[in-house]
Amino acid sequence: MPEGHSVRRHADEVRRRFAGLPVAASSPQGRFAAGAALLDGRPVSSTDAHGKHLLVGFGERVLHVHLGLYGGWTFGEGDPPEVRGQVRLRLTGPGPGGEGAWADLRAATACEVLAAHEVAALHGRLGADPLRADADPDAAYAVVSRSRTPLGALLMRQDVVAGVGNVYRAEALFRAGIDPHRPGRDVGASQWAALWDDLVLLLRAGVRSGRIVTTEREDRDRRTGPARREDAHYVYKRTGLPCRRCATPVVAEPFVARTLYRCPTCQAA
DNA sequence: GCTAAATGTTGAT
DNA sequence: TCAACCTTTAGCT
Repeated sequence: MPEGHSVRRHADEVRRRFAGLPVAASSPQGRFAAGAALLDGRPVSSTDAHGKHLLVGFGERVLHVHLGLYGGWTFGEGDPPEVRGQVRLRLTGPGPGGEGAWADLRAATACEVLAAHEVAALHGRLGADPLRADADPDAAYAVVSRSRTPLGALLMRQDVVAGVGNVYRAEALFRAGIDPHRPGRDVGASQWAALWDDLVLLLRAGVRSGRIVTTEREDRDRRTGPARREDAHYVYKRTGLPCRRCATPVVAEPFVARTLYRCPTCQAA
């Protein structure tokens, strides 16, 4: 259940456990048996994340994983646990300290081995990733500023902005005070720049904490430590609850096959 | 304990 | 526009 921040964390987890060391790859479930055989015994040479796509290099062969809605990784040290459920891919290795390391992948939408030109094609069809140094927010704005499509839909398009999902969309638009229905062409350049900067800030915070927390500290309880779970968002999954800024009930509506959350006052047209 | 929904995308209709 | 993917969790009873 990832947006871009968790995929970056997965890349970091894989690198930390397996980089430079020979890895045993298998598919206990069987569905990725042929792919796992191609990787088995090779060392991990690189890890990368672009939007919600994870890329793990095994020499010239690259493992590509997209988790979809309910795929997930489980990582651990020592001996791997007994397989339960559908494990598409299991990686095991000596671990950085020789204590053993393992990773299980379940329920992914995409789990495949790519060649270099296919990796290049993947990068080519993905848009600006707020977590990547090579991101080009101007290219994203070139699309946005020419489009009649609502900004709330454009932000979900991975070929425009890569890594943003339903939570970051709702929260970033609330923080910007923008109605998700506003056409892209009606978003000003400075407004886009501010929105982009905020996405960079929010996703980086998500990489650090492993959670999506978008509320400002002063909006949360004055206790120390992380935000309580129910304090983490301004509008996402807060249907009917009072807006944290103006107390207007948060509304939810179906939008581009997802649920869109917003405050009708703070994000007025 | 059961059901519905979920941080997503693809491919069929 | 909708089903499929196939797991976890929130919210009921």
